[in-house]
Amino acid sequence: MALRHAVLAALLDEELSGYQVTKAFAAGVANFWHALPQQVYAELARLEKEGLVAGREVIQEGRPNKRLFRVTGEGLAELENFASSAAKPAFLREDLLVQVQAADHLDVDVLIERLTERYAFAEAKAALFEEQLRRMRGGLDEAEFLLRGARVGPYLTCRRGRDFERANRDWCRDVMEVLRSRQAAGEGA
Amino acid sequence: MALRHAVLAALLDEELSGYQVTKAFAAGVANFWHALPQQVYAELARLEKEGLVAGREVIQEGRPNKRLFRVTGEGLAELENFASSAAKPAFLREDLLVQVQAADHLDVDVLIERLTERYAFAEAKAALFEEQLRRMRGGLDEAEFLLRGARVGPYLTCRRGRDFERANRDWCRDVMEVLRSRQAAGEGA
DNA sequence: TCCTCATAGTCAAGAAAGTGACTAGTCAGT
DNA sequence: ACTGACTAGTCACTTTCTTGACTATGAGGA
Repeated sequence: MALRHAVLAALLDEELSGYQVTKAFAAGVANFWHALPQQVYAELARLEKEGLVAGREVIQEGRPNKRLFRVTGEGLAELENFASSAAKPAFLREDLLVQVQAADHLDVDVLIERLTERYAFAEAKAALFEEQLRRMRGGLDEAEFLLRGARVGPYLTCRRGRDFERANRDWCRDVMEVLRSRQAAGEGA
Repeated sequence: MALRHAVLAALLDEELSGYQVTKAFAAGVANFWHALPQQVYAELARLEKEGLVAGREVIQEGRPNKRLFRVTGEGLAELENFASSAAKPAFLREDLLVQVQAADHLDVDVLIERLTERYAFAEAKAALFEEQLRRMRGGLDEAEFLLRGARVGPYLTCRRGRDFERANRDWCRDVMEVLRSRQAAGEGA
């Protein structure tokens, strides 16, 4: 039941179309949650039916009409309720971790390929988040923004996303180094 | 289809009972994947049916009999195949991130409660991983172990788990500090 | 002119993950 | 004698997530 709250949280600061919400949750951009368009639209429909968000039709010219959603009072109450109950901590759940877990039984070169891919992905995503953070800060330096800027929530979650990808990148680097050193040591023996 | 590979990876180094595997995947201990006992037993049954693991009954006295599982040649081939195809990167998916995303619209004190809980959890889990790492290293120092120790795979994934929880802890600390500072600044105004 | 991309969605089906309850025996405390 | 924890597992059900395809329209480039 967290996607529903994630959608509510995404709509808090501005009225968005379903399409815009799907963009916010799209792979590669999601800073605090991830979901596919189908899930987002389904969740929006449920939320509207329950009165937690309200949608209004906007007729457009030159492109398809859209529906803009905003959070209702009930929606905000639901979020407050969600925040007041304990959050369940997430675990790391990466394919690559499974592959590295088996490292001692697998081909090192194959693993290094995987690690290189993940490294590049992490680097790119971290850069993307960094760019987003810069935009959110506007002119202010970080300390100033954190103290007085509007909307620190999204900023703080985005920072977590950036740091997560940086940690992934660094881990990939370290693992590759370890695997290469062992390979070299093994060949020497 | 990653749990199946996680189970295979867990069984690579030693023959384990289903129960032991469930322990390895239990909440709070999982270093590279997480799953509930029901999932693990179901997966083991499937893997055995497909010949990727082989189980043997062990009769015990004083406690229930158990079945020990080991990975077959086919199982290892399946893992190799898994490692040779691209791993899909995971996203952060934490309830607490959703709550912080909405921080600007929620009660700060309530959020700080959540962050304090998560902080403590992260700290405890990081310590647990640290302890596990110490045990895996045995007498060796880390550089030595990474170069020449047996089974670096599990060590490296455990390190990722530890660093992940440390990052969670640090993030919680930073977020709390930001929220408190803003609260103080707001009261002053 | 065709092709692709972006906007703005929807439907159906399946795989994966999570929840709750339940069996059954042993051992250590209170 | 009773309680709770540990070993060792199983059944049934639900929610959540993922995959793949499909409908439209308009703008820009090769």
